[in-house]
Amino acid sequence: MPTEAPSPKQRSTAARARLLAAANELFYAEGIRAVGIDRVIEHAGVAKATLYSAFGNKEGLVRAYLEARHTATSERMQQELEARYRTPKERLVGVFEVQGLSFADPDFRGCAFISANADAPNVAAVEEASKDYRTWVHALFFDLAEQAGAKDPKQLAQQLVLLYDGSGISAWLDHDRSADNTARTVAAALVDAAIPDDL
Amino acid sequence: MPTEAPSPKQRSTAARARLLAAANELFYAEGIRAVGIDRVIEHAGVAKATLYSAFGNKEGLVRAYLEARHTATSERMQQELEARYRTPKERLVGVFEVQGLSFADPDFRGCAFISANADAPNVAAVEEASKDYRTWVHALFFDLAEQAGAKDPKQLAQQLVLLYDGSGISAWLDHDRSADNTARTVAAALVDAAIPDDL
DNA sequence: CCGACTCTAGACAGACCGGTCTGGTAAAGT
DNA sequence: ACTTTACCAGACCGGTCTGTCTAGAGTCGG
Repeated sequence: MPTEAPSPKQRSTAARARLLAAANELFYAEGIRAVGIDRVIEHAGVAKATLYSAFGNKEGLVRAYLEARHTATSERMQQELEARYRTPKERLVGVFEVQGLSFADPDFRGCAFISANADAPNVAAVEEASKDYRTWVHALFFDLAEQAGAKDPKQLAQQLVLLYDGSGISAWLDHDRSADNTARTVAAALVDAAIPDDL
Repeated sequence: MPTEAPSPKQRSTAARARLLAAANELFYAEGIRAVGIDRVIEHAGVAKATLYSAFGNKEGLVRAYLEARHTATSERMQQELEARYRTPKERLVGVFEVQGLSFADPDFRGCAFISANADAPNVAAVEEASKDYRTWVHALFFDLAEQAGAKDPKQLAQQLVLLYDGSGISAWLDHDRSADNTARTVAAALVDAAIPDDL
């Protein structure tokens, strides 16, 4: 029994969205290899053929899952940064506070792209989506560092990326809820040291 | 054709060692779930029954694989630190240089424990071995920080763990060979700031 | 009212998985 | 010389995986 009326003229969008939501929940919680197609379609309340007509094969679903996660993450980061902080310098440190929001989610299970690379290596969809995601992470810090007038924005960005990844690992594997705090403290010191405050 | 004479009175040690070596290569390179038992025994040149009599089941092999990796990593770290540096303060930063040695290995594929947690979650052997490994990582930094006379050794250790993990992630996912360098630079600054140099 | 379309439900095929079991070989211990 | 032990080779079992295919139900435009 599907939820509500399936609504007409939606073509594949409705089923596609539910499949994507199911894939997101299951893949993120249990891993890509560990979750079979049958689990996904059952959780989505959708027929198998619908999945294959919408995504081609499992790899297509994995690609869509990772791309959706990428856009959701980057959009949320951008919105939260704009809403919470004003200057690039503040936002550079604020990234870690926004990151910490996801740590508080009881369903947090670490970075989806790190996990995907570990449990489905040598899969084109994973490699490509991860490459895009990593590019975004670096650009996020680099652009802010540049806007903030850092002396060496590339170096500062690399340093902050280390903290960003490390914070996610500690929050995940060590169940350390204060990992974002630790990262933020160090980040603030690095930012202060790298940016000449002329105000 | 086995290598050399199988040698007598070795009981299960010879076959066990080859199984462990094969598991190490295959599991680390391709992931635990991705590698089947058949691949392992073929690579080790060993019969299936031998594997099951030596390790009980696949999970037993995984546990042994992770434990072996843990001891190899920690022993190498200890030896290199003792050989290269003298003071706890130097060793605190030197950890990142030793870590960088593994990044240079062409077979480097990131931290085995991070990968194992991603591709075989909810598996007791993985969870327990990872817990031990993470405890070791924290203790490594904490003990050195304490010996070096850090004002807040726990805090310093947590900060350095972030850099350690982050460095491994960047070296792996970004193929950034200078990740250890970046981490070392930041670590040196943190160590200098946290340890009152009274010499 | 009717074909075109989209969906569901589920059988099915082929591959691969972990794990067990049988049979044969060769050396060690007594 | 006989038994025991350790190992190899591989058939085999039940289960699960991805992906295809068939059959039917509901909905749309014309």
